[in-house]
Amino acid sequence: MLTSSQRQLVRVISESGPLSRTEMAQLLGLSKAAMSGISRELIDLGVLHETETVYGQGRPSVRLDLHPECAYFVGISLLEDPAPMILCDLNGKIIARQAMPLSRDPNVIADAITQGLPSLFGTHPDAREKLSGIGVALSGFVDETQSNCVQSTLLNWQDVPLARIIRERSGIETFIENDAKAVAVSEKLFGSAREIQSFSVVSLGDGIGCAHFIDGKLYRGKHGGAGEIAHCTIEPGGSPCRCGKRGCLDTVASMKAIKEMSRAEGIECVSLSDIEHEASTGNAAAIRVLHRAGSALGLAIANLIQINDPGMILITHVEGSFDGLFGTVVNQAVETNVLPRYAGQTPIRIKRVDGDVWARGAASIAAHNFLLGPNSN
Amino acid sequence: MLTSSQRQLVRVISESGPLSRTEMAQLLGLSKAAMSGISRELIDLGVLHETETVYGQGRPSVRLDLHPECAYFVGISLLEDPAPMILCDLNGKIIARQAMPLSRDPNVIADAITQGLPSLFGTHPDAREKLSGIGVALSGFVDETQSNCVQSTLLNWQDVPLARIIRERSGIETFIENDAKAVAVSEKLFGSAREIQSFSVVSLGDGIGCAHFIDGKLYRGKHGGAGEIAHCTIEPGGSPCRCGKRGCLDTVASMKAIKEMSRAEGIECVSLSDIEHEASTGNAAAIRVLHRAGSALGLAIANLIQINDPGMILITHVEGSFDGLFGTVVNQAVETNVLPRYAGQTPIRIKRVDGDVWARGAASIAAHNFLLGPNSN
DNA sequence: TTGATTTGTTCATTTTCTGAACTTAGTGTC
DNA sequence: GACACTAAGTTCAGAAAATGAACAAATCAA
Repeated sequence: MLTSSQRQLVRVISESGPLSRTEMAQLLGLSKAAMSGISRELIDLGVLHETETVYGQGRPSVRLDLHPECAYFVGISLLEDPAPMILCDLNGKIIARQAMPLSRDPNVIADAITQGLPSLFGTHPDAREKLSGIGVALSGFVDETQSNCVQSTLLNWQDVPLARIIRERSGIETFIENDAKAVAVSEKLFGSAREIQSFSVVSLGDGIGCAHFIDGKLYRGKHGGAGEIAHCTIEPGGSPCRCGKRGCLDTVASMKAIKEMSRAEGIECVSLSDIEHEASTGNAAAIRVLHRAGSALGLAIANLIQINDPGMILITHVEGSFDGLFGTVVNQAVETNVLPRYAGQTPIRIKRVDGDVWARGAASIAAHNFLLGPNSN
Repeated sequence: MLTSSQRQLVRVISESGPLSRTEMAQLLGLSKAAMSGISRELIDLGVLHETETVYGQGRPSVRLDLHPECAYFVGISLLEDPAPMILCDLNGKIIARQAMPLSRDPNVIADAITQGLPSLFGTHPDAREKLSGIGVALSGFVDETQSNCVQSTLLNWQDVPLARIIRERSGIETFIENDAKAVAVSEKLFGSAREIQSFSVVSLGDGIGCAHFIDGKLYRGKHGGAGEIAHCTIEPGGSPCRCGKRGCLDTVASMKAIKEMSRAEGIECVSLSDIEHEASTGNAAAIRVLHRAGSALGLAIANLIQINDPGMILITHVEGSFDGLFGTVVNQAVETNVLPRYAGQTPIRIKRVDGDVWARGAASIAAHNFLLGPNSN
């Protein structure tokens, strides 16, 4: 375990990239003397290492960076079947990948993970020794200890202490997290939100997920429900949603909803690209569907911006591209529904992610706990 | 200035009320020995004092509480003309009250404040010596140093360093804050949100204001715009708003909008009560107006709950009551637009406030800086 | 080569917190 | 009413963490 000051140092490097000891001292408000000691400890622990030397006037400064191979993490996504299981380093680089059968029985999951570990480490014996934690991403509500799944509709769970079970079986520190929140953490740790203190991630897939970082910390909300944007009412009195109410964003803008609406309109489609293609050839129904979905998502994001004024919105999507009609409509809808003074002030980044998002997100939860400690201290 | 540990201690007492040294030690994770020292320092400084003795098994514990008369604060609201100016203690109790002419010239404001101070202290010479800060609440955007007004439409300001100007004229530590954010701070410090870490305040008046506390800290947003719920689009394509877009919450649910809509419907009204009265006698137009306004506000609050999952929503209102149709519709709209799983999970408190809200909010900004330091460390 | 400049280290000192023993002020029991 | 028992709060020596100032190191500029 790292001390509180070691953690602070690790945090600034994780946010800002390689820094010299003097720069870190200024950023943390500590003396150069303190910095000297703390960084030596971390170098001895193998967490930091010296990288490039920067020449200027006076003695050149030596930048310190996290040592990517100082710790390894396993990430598992319970959102797909078979469940992906990856091994990655402190940079989020995936070293090995395999899959395990998905189950709804936490004991079976714990066993599958434990049994899967040896082959995952197959060609990386050193990673085995430096394994510092397992992270699991799932669809549902997770408590603030990142140990218990309070409720998951998909897995049909209610108060399942999954992390504890896996920890007991495998003997390895384990944390679980909600899928969208895990993606937000991985973007903060490994991705494009490193230096941003407050941002929201909107993840577009079969469903719509969302999570917020606020002042450098993942914000869970009182009941772990911060970011449940999918069930914001966007079309009052609209189509019924599986949640029980009507007009939720999820019923109009999720990939599942877009495809269903398209099929209802008689459009043959398997993916978003199909519908985009139809729209580009002038199919009025396809255009209508994409307009409806895009406006809804754009309005929801605009509301999010108005309410939270984040430093960035990161939209991650698995399917298709954002260059088509859908993306254009989303952007337009955001602009027209945001206070004109703010229009264009909030960067909206689009990121196409691969099938590893959830597993990488899961691994980032373990990495986050290793680097910054539990409860994001 | 207090040390960091003294601040931590002051914070838990401010949040939890009187505590014994042992309780504080547990809450802060410090040793009893450390607690003993820190609390003695604060008692010597006059910030804390011993209150009641609690008998149980063993030696009775002595609860420590903030000493209300250890510091005094001046709060000024620039939202009304004449501008109220109050003097209050650490409990938010108003000791003296007066008014000063409102101006758009920051220098004139600073002079008016400086000249107004002596008479404000008239009968309270001791408060004069213990004056620890001035707070100013205004409508507009304030930067995170609580010194500069980045922009205010009402005052027609752009980058006005009001706090610095007042500080120079008066020689007293001064901070400024956005009106809604000031109210949120006063509720956290003096009001009904003391022990709640994450909550949002929705202040209903001529306009609609909103501010969030997240994990115990005021959240300003990247551009200071967190909480600009008034310009969330609630009725897409609805009436034009003075902000330039259409269908903003402000165009339907602010007191100003409600009254305007009512008058357009031919209802004679000066206050919300008049319209409520009309509605209660069966006036269909009045019912329609209140329904429209209430549904809009309820939907906006439901979106806020979905997005942020706060531990409480506090609705403050100056006019009328929430017992009538308007309040009922708001509550209904919140319930029907929130994920059914969450319905009723987020307490919604209604608080009728008097004309001192803004000035008291302003004073709380000064008190917050005295107790917890700048940047809410 | 010399001086200027800035990074990073060393070390004695100060500050802050801890652990353990101790004092204090009650309750409960016989 | 004496005595044990309990828990709060204090004291104090010592550990831990950070500081300030002096210094060593590494480069550039002249």
